[in-house]
Amino acid sequence: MAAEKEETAHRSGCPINLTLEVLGDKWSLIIVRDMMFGNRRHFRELLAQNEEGIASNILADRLRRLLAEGVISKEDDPSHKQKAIYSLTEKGIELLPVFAMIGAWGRKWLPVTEELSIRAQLLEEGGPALWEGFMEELREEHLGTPPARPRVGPSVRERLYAAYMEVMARGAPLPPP
Amino acid sequence: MAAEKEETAHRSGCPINLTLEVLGDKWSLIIVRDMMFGNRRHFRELLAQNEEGIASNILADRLRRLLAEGVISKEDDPSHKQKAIYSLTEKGIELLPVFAMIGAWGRKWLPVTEELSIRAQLLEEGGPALWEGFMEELREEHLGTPPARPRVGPSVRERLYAAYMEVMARGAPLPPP
DNA sequence: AATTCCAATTGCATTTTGCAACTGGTTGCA
DNA sequence: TGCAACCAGTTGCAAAATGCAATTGGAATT
Repeated sequence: MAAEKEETAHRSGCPINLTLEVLGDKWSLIIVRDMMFGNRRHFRELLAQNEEGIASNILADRLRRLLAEGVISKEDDPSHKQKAIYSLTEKGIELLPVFAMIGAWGRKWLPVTEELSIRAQLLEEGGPALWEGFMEELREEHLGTPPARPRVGPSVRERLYAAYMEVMARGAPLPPP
Repeated sequence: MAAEKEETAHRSGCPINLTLEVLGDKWSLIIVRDMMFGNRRHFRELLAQNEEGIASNILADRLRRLLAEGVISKEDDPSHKQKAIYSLTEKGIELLPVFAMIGAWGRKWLPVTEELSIRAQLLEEGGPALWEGFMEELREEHLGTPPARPRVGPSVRERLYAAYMEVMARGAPLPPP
C-alpha cells in the first residue's frame, strides 16, 4: 500500500499559509461573506443573489471544500426534500474579525462604493464589542445556541441592513434589478 | 475606439471583494508576510528563503501585481547595479492587522506548527498597541519615516524573532537544511 | 399535466499555476 | 584578466483551475 499518512500535505505549518491554503482564492470568502452578512442559506440564494456573479460550478466546488474544511455545515431542509441548508460552523463564525479587518483595509485603500461599504464602516466603528454581539447572533442562527441573555432592540444584522437601506434611500446608484 | 474608461473592471465595489481581487490568491500575502515579518527585501531572498517554496515565475508575477496595486514599491539598490530593493508601502504596512487576525484564526483552527505560529501568538497577545509599534518600525525601515520617539529596548521584530529562536532551541523539529 | 424550482453536473474554451531550464548581465575573487 | 558565483527575472510546456452556457433528474406548485 502506498503512504497516505495524513489528511493532506501542507506547504508549511505557518498559520498565514494554512489559512491561505483553505481560503486563499477569489471565491471562498465571498461565499462565507454572503452567508454571514447576507443570511444566504441555500444554493439558489448564494447563486442568484451574489453581487459578483459566481458561476454554479464554482459555487458547488467551493461549498464542497468549505464543508470538507469544517467552515460550513450542510443539512436537509425539513420542509423541502431537495433543499439543502448551509450553516456556518463556529470555525466559520470566527472569521468575522478577519472580515472586519479586511473590510477596513479595503475601505481605506480600494475604490469601494458607499452602499457596499457602509457595513464595513459600522463593523469597524463598532469594534470587538459589536463583533462579539454579531457572533452571538450567528451562533443562534447557525448553531442553534440559545442566547446568553435576551436581546434588546434590533439585532446587529438588522442594524447593518438598516444602514445599507438608508444609504440606498439617500440616492446611491441602484444595483441591477 | 473601443471603450476603456477606467483602470480595471471590478466584480463589485464591496470592500471584501475588492480586497480579494487584489490579494485573493495563494501567494500574494505569503510574499507580503515574508517582507513584513522576515525582512526580505530582494528577489533572491524572497525566492530562496521562502518556507513554502514559491516558484520564480510566480514570484516575479506577484511582485509585478503588488507593485501595480501599490502594496509594495521597488527601487535600485545603490550598492549593486542589478539588485532591486522591494519595500512595503503604507498600504502594505497597514495589512498588519489583517495578518494578526488571519494568524489568530489559523492558529486556533488549523494544524499549525509551534515554531511557525509563535509570532502569531505574540501578535495576538500584544494586541493593537503592539501592532502600532511594529507598524512604526516598518515605516522607519520601508518608508524612511523618522521615529516619533527613540525606541527603548529591542524592536518588535527582534522580539518576534527571539521568541521564534527560543522555541527552536527548545527542540522544535528542524526545518530542512 | 405542465411549469417552476432545486442543487447541482457536463462540456468546452480560456486562463492560471507549477516546474525546470535558461538568459543576459554584474560582481567578487584568484 | 578570467572565471565562478550571483542577480532578477524569462521561457517553454504540461497540468490544473476558472468561466460560461446548457443541461440533468427529481420535487414542489399550479
